[in-house]
Amino acid sequence: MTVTRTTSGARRREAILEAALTCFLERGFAATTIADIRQASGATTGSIYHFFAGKGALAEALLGQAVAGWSAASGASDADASAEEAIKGSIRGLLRWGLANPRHLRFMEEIRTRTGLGGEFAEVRRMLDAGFAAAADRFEAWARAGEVRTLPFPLAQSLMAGPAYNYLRLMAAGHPSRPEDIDELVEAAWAVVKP
Amino acid sequence: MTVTRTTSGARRREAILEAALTCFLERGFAATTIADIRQASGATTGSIYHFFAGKGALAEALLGQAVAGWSAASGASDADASAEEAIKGSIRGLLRWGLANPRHLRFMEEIRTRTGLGGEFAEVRRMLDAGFAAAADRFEAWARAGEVRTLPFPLAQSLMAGPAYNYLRLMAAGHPSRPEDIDELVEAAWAVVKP
Amino acid sequence: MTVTRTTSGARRREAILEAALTCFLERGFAATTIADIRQASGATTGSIYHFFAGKGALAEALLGQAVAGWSAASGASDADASAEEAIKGSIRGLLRWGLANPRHLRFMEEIRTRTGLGGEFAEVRRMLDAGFAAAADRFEAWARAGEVRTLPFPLAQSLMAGPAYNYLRLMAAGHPSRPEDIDELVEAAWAVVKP
Amino acid sequence: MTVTRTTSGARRREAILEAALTCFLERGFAATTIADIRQASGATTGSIYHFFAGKGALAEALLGQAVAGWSAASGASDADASAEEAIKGSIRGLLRWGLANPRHLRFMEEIRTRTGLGGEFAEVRRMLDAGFAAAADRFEAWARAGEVRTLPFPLAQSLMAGPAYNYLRLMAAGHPSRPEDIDELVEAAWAVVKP
DNA sequence: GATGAATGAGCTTTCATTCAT
DNA sequence: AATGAATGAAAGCTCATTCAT
Repeated sequence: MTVTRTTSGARRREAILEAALTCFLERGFAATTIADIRQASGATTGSIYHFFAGKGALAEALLGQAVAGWSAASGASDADASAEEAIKGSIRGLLRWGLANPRHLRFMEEIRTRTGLGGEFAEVRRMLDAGFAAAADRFEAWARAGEVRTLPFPLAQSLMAGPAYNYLRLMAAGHPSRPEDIDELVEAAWAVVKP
Repeated sequence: MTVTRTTSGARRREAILEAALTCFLERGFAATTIADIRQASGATTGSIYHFFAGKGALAEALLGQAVAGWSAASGASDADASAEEAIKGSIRGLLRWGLANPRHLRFMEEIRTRTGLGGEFAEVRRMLDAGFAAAADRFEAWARAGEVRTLPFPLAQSLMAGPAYNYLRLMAAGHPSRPEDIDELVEAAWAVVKP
Repeated sequence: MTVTRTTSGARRREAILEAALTCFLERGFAATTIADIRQASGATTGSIYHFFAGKGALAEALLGQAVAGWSAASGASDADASAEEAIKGSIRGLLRWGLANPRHLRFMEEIRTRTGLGGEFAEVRRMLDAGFAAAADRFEAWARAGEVRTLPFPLAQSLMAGPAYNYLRLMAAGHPSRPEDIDELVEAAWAVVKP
Repeated sequence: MTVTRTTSGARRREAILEAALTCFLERGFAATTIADIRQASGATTGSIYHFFAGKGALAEALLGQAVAGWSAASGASDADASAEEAIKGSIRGLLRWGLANPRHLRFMEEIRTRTGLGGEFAEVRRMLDAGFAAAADRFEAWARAGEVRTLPFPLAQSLMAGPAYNYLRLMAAGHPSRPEDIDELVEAAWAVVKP
């Protein structure tokens, strides 16, 4: 019984993570079995468990990448940026990252919806909720300063980011994307809340 | 062995369906066990199987209700309605139905995203895809007639319905809703595609 | 696929417990597999788990029976009994119970030795330790009253009960027992500590 | 890749053996994993397998030490010694060795009880059984010669050695030992079988 | 209608062992 | 001598489903 070792440890780890993401998206997290990941990655069962503590740990590793990328892309803007700059930048960042990482995004959304506040991925849920709350605070400050329309944040967030999320879902499902679409979505996001 | 009969058959059936929906939303379809539904509904295992052929049949019953309501609400409009009337009516219908049935909506969205074209709920997927295609045809006809801006339908659909879907997700997660929000979303949906 | 139901629920439960005890004694608790118990009991895997939460729960059920019998047999005596009556009664009780339930006794001893204070069966360990401590208190009171020799309790307990435990181990291993042996062991237990 | 060599091969071997014994006593042989031994010893998996063929070989090495010490201590006496000298010597030897090597003793007892005649350590079991049989023969010869009471050997052995084994178990569990205890146990062992 | 004991395939996970480095 | 990634058989356990009562 010869051991074939065609990949280094790090590559093997990446291959497992990639395969896990593919399976999670195809079948959903709960419906994915370790055997699925084994087949998709080419690794053996033991090898998967050598690198990851279990199915949950695989999801967490993927979520770590996803949440980091998503937060950086959608949340980052200078503290002294105008409302227009900040909003446009955030939607553009979200779309760019989402189009570049459609699978991570979709996985993050699956986990987000499935995660009660006390479940397995409560940590992720808490991070995302904190991001939402921070965005709400910022928006309300802009509203008081007259930089944006006065709207309840859930409505405002829906108007601004809803199209982008919907668009990214469609792209991830295989619909064709055009570069100009991004500009359209960014402009629409600002148009809908500008005073 | 005394048989306690506190509820009629039909009520028991409804209670099971209700409990199943709650569980599916909390844990996801795949992660929900019959035991979960048993506990949540108060019915016994045998009782559940008396009314439904299995876990899949429970989901199908819920989806039947959901798809019917959603289709009726978001698709219905007179064949000779103007683009503006049709679009506003469809978004308003979607929001009304979605606010009245937030849990069915969320469940339908879960199944939609999780369902590859060859899976267990392929039928549902096919129906929803057909609805999307029909809407795309209608939109393109309007665009040719100059009633709406010329936009690729995925983008247009995102701009029109994305906010509504996002808003419904937030409401289902517990954020507070205001009646005026509906008008705001309806107007925004038309504003973004009017010529 | 016909379901054969030759035994009532309670009988099936007992059969599983019996089979588990046999396996635990033959192979040791840790080395016994559910498959072993399945084969020995004739029950299916699912049936075992229908009645018991797991391998640990099987052990606990057996230990419950064992500890109860052993405590009752070796600890019971009137509060106003003399030292001689109490000691002889306790050794006789231990031997009678142990000869009638040699397998429960051996299993209890296995778990006792394997159980650190923080492990899976810590509860059992605590109960047995409490019994030992109570016996020590009683013995010291007798010693102060001049009813028994003044000896450190570990030594006294070894002198009194050591032969009985050793004897029970040999009997459980298949050596032949004689009724008179009990009297011999009881007399010896008293002789070795009487003033 | 630097190789740290803080211990010589022999020392490393001893450390592994020590760690294995600790683990075997804490968790039992079957429940101890190589990973446990790896952590407890500080050696790597590969290192353990460099010195020992496997888990069974570790147990055999420990048993070899134990059986040798125990046999020498409890069995040795001149062929022409009197019954009193032989019995007292054997109990004293057992206690001395057992107090000096409490962990080896306990491990030997575990393996002894756990070992069916056809299992992994059948060899050990056979050696110990042979020792028991030889002692029985010797005792019966003394009985015929009137040097000891006429008792079935299982009873006699229990009366003589039971207290010592019980005492050693208590000492191994942490109870305090006194030098005089040995004399007490030795005298009691003889008193109970002397004619 | 209603019950819950029984089933067994299939799941996640563990772990003794091997071997290229 | 030493390392630790890799293996895969086998373990404990779950759960959709059936069916005698």
